[in-house]
Amino acid sequence: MARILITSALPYINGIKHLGNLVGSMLPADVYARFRRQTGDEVLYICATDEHGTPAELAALAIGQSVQAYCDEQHEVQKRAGDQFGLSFDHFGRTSRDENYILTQHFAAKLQENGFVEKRTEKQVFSIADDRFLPDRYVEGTCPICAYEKARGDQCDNCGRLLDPTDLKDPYSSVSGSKDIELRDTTHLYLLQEKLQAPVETWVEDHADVWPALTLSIARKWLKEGLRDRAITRDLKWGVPLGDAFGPEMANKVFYVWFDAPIGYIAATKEKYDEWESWWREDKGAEDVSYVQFMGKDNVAFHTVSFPCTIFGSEEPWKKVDTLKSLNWLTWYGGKFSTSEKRGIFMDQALEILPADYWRWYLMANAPESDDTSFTLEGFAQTVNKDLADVLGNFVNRVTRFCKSKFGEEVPDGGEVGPVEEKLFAELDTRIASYTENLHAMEFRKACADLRAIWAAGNEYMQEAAPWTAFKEDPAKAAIGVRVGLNLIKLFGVLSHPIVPFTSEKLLAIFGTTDTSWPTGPAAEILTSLPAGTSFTPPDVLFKKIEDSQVEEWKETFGAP
RNA sequence: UGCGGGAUGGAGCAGUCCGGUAGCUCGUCAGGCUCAUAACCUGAAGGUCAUAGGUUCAAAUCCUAUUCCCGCACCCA
Repeated sequence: MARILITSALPYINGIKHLGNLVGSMLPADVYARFRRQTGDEVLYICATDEHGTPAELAALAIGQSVQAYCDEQHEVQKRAGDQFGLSFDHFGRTSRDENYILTQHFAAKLQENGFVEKRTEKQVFSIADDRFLPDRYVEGTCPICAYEKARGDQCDNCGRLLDPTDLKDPYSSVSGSKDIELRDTTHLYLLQEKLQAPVETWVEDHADVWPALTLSIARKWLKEGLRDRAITRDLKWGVPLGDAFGPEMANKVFYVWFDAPIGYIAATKEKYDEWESWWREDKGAEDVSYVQFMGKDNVAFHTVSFPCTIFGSEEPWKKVDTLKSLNWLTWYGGKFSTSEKRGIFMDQALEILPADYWRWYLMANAPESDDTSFTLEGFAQTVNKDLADVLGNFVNRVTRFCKSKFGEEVPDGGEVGPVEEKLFAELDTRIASYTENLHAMEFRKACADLRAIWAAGNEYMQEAAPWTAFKEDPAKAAIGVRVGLNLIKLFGVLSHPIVPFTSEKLLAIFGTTDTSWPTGPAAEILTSLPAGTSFTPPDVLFKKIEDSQVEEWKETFGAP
């Protein structure tokens, strides 16, 4: 039995996440976690809300709430949505909890002790009206190059030029609109990443064979350009305070959200488990842990380079990631899903329309693994109708209904395995092996294609076995067809569990079981696990089809182009 | 601008590392079956693999250049 530690990128606290966020990290992590639990491994799947930083402060300000209250509320909203989507976190924590404060301060102290941080003073824009320092992008003004009037201090969206806030003409705070802004000196703590390049580089290259191409190429890109020292503190109120460890002039600052967020993985574990160190400290029991991270491609650099700098700089034996699964973007009709502009479908809205498994299936079957993938409601409806309603749902329906009408509500006895069954067993042996392998490799689209082929194999078998014909001449021959069909339903229930857990539960409930142990023997044996005489309850229609009119309505509702 | 990823029948994708008859799902068309959610099963049509050169007996696959899409690099996360 292996010990598998799984984390998915921490969703930012700023509002409920959209389908792109979901499929980019949390959902594939959940599928993998469920699968590994089924194979008997000891799994710990950890996630948390990432709560610090300017956007959280401003979002709270905008609706007249304290940041704490805002985060409390948003955390609950996200937690509930995760539960409803069947995300099987062992713990869903928060980066604003004490455990994270303590650990973040611990790492910073170690980095200082080991000579990897130093103070540097720089100039930054301060808004007097807002009484806060402004990050570059929160300063707006007229672009010095193209005269666009709403250029941001980091970049002009009109001409695409990179800017400094000081380049802007007539600059103002985008928070309040005030022009009463000035440059002020501010001192920050810098993490000396240049000094940590060597160990990080060695560590990355040690994983060259096991990391996916996308992950590796992003990590190498950053290393090739050379790591730069990075400010790890900010002039904000909401965040992990520096305390008095770095001098009185630093006492009112907080750590940069990107410094404390990945530490949140560890802290979230500590929130719930006294034995947290056995998962995270190689000197305290974590040496046999295999650690898998899931994230969107935008996060890869932070996890392959920045956070490892923190870890290496601590010179302590913290567990580092072994396998890093990175995904591309899901796009909304080819454009961006956007939390700030509310474009696309969000987790709560999705569940108001349809149950979680509809979304889970489509998202995993079309996971953006090799390239950005476009989400369209038309494609969604087509896939769900075909795969879930026609191929899987209809199979369950036809087998249980036929059995009930001819043999009653229990698994019928009689009949011998013949060539039609042998052919099915051979097909399943190949497919189940491939499916298992692809789940292990986290090749989710391929795994879904395998699972779909397994469902389709059921229909092919029924077509050939044709118990409705056999029943007239030779009821025993019909009985074996139905018995195998019912056993297939149970097998589908087990195999489908990682991707569509709610459906899996329903399929197994037909036979009054909840056992999802991964099948290991040959199909010939697996398909006799339900003996003759077992009673069952035919289910209602598993998946209702999506109508064209609904697609049209949703396109309207969600502003599809 | 630099760096990464991508471009394959109407749609979505696999195949590219390790050159050798272009594969899967949907859609379309035809046939079969009738237990089932007008479902399922079988078969067919449809592609000069972004463009232009090159290497080779042979290129979707290797090399060079170009075009277009996405991401990153500064700030935010």
